[in-house]
Amino acid sequence: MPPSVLLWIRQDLRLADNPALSAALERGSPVLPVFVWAPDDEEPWAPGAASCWWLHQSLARLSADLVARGSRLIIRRAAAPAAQGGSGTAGEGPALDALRTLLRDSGARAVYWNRRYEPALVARDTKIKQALRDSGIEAESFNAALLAEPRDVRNQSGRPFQVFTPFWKHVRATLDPPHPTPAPATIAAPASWPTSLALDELALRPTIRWDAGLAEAWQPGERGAAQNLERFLAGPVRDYDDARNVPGTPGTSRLSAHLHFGEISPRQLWHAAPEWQQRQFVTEVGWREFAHHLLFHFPRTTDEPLRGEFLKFPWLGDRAHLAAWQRGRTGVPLVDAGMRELWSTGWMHNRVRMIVASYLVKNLRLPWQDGARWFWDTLVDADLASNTLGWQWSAGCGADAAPYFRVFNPVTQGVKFDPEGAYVRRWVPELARLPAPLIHSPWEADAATLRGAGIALGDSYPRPLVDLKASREAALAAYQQMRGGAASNT
DNA sequence: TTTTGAGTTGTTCGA
DNA sequence: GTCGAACAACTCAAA
Repeated sequence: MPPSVLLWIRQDLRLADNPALSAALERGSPVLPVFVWAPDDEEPWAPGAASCWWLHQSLARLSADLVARGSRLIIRRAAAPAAQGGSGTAGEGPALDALRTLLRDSGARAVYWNRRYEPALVARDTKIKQALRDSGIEAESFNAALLAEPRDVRNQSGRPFQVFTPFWKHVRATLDPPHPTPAPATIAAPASWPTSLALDELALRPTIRWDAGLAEAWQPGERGAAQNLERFLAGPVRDYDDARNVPGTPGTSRLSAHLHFGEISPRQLWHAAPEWQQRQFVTEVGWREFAHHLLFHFPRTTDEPLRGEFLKFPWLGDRAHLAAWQRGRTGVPLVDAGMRELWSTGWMHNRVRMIVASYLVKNLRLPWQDGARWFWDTLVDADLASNTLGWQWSAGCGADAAPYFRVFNPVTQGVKFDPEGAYVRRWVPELARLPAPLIHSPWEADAATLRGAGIALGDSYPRPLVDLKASREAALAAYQQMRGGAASNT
């Protein structure tokens, strides 16, 4: 039997349209699928608690899908990084060490994987590929996650795009994504299997069982992804342009986490629906591409504003305000509803994400990095590229950013997109008996109305942390101050 | 080469 | 009540 090829599975948890798997099968060698848990390699952006929950579920599904095809999923854990200044032989890095051990144990002579684009992993994987090749191992990487490779997309002056519309126009014009391949019926197994950890040994699930809401809301894995796409194409996609803006209704695709973990690919989406149906939806896929493009070309933007003048922005630092925002206790119903939906389900409707982000960075004037970090820990679809783009956009310091004067008014937005208050009633039940439209601004209700709805402001539901009008004006003034400071420097 | 127009997601104010 | 203007600064691509 010829030597096996290691299929290094990372964030490509699917069997259909998987280029590394297809290439391994075409070789005609046995395939040895392996997942190496190496969160330290992703610091300071190692997967958060909600992501780990999803990963556990998805790995379990993938493992079962592999077994059904005569294969298996081998699970390994990379050793923690060596203590600083420690003695002994310096490893080449925990992930590479784990791969080398497997190569030795299995006699495999090749490693195939699908690429990731986070800065820390690009650096790591480049080193691993070189090191493997230097020792005579065939090492090949493939594109499974994006329609276009970030390194290939440049404007006419050879620089990366910083505006979405020209970026997407360029990508679309040069795009001809191959049709996705179906999942293979069988996967050739090696003569013997190396040892594997049990999935539970990775300890990805929470020790305190806060994950009931997640389990109720989601079905991680390739099949769950396909079912969500099917549901979306059967209805919501038809009215996507308008319905996607209404929180609390299933008008969006809910595919973000499936995409993040590679349970479904943008190529599959591209080819899934007739052109006339999918125009706006595919533009959203384009934003995902743009986010990866920006992260690849501007790797520091996970922590620093793309537009340097924002380093001078006068943020405030009220930790009590941050905590109230995180827990959905700001006193602004739509904001609190969104933050509670996030805490409960690991997901938040996209329009509400914009609203809670605007509230944090403009009304509370807390640094966008604080919001990005909270989303990172709590979202099941936490994606470094999309999260970074979204927060920088909201703060006005990123590419194609919202103009500084664009401050969402959560009351106006609520009246517009949640006119009956259904979304707020669902996630902030203590307000459920307030009539619309007062449900979006309970502080404007008179005493009798509040009493009738069983609400004691400041007790059963908080008074607003800040005055919306005054904090908006203070934010605009802060931007003026930042601009003024910039001008005086030149 | 230089100029010009356009660019995801909003709010407020005054006519 | 409706409507248009104002609210920056900068990138990119087409003319």
